[in-house]
Amino acid sequence: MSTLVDMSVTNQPRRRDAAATREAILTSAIEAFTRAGYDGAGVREVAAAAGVTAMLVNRYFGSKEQLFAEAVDRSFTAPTVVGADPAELPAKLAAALVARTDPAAGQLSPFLLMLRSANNPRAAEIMREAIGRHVGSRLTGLLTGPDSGERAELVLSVVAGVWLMRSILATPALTAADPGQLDEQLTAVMQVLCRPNPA
Amino acid sequence: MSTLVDMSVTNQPRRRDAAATREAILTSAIEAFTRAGYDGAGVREVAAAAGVTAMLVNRYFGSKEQLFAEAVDRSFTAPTVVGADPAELPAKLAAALVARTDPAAGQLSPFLLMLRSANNPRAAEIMREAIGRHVGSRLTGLLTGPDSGERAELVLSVVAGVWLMRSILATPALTAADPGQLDEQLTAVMQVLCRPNPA
DNA sequence: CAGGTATGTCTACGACTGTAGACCCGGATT
DNA sequence: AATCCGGGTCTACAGTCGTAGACATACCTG
Repeated sequence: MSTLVDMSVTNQPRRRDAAATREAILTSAIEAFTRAGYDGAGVREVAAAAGVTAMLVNRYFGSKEQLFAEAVDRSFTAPTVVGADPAELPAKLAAALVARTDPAAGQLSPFLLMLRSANNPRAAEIMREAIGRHVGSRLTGLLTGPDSGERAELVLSVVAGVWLMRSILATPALTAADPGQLDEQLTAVMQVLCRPNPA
Repeated sequence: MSTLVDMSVTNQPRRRDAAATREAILTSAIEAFTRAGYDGAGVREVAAAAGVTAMLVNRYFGSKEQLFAEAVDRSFTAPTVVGADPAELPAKLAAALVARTDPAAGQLSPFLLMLRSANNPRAAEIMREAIGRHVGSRLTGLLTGPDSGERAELVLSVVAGVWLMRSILATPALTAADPGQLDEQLTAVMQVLCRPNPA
C-alpha cells in the first residue's frame, strides 16, 4: 500500500483544494462514525481515510465534536423514504426498512450512525437536535390527524429498533426471517402508527 | 468524601469476603455499563464504585470483556415483563414500556445496557448470545401462532427503539407526550405483533 | 502464638486519545 | 522570476485505557 495517501484510485496527493479536502474529510467522517460510533472512531482514522493528517481535521472543523455535528447533519439530510402519497407510506416504510436492514446490505445509514453513537451523552444531544431539524419535521408533515409529532417519533423508534436488532445485533430469528413475512408485519405496524385515530 | 472506600454507608473497608466482593463488583459493573456503555465505562471506575482496585476486577473476572459478559447475563436475567395471560400481554408490555422509559425514571434496564453498548462489535456479539439465552426464548413462548420467534424479536425491537428515542435521545414529542396517548398507540402496535395471523 | 493462604493493593508499561503550536511548501499573482 | 499566503504536516503533550507482575496484609487453621 502507499505510505502517504490512499484516498482514491490514484495515488496522486490531490491538488490543493480546500473545499474538496473538507468534503473528503466529511465523507470519511460519516463512514467512520457510522461504522464505529462517536467514541469508537478516532480523528487520526478519519483523517487517514481522507488522505490527510489528523490536525487538518481540527483546522477545518474546530474539534471532533463539531466534526460529528456536521457529519450527523449531512447524514440526516440524505433523502431517506419520503414517498409522496400518504396512503402508501406504511408499505413504503416497511419495504425500505426490510431491504436496508438486511445483514448483507451495504451499511450507511443515519440510523446506524445514531445507534452506534447513542452511548455518548454529548453525541446524543447533537443527534436529538439534528432529528428535530430534519427528519422529525419532515415525517410529521406526512402524517395526518392529531398527535402527528408523537406518532412520527414512534415510527422513527420502530425503524431504529429494527435496525438495531436486525443489522447490529443480528438476532437469529430476524436474520433468518423471510423478508416477505417481515414486510407484512412491519407494514401492519406502520399502518397503526400512520392512521389518524388510534381507536 | 472518603479517600479509600465509599461503597456503603459505613467507611469500614469491608471484611474480606470473596463472594461478597465479587458481587459488589458485578453490581457496580451493571450500573456503570448501563450508564456509559461497554466502551464508556472504565475498569477503574467500576472498581472504585465497588470499593476495590482495578486489578481485583481482572483477578475475579479475567478481563473487562468477561466482566461485561457476566454483567449482561445478570441484567437480562432480571424479570422484566412476564405477564402470565397472553391476552393481556400487549397492554402490559405497553404500560411497562411507557412507565420505565419516562425520562425522569430511575435508569437501570437491560435495554439501556444494550443500546449504550451497541457500538462495540464484540459487545454486540455477547449481547446477541445473551438475548438468545434469556429474553428471546422466554418471550417466544408467550406468543402463539406461526413465526413466534420472529414476532418476539420484533417486539423487542419496538421496545428497544422506544427506549432509545424517549429515554436516551429524549426526543421532544415523545418527552412531552401524554402517557395515556403513548400507551394507547403502543398497545395497538403490540397487539399487531402478538396476534397469531398477520392478515 | 506461629504460619500459610486467600484476598487485596501498588507500580508500571505500552498503546491510544484529542488537540495545541511551530513549521513547511505548492501555486497563482505581480 | 520573486513573493506571499492559503493549504498541510510534524512534533509533542497531558491524559486515559486495559492489564501484567510483584508485593502486602488480613484471616483461618494448627
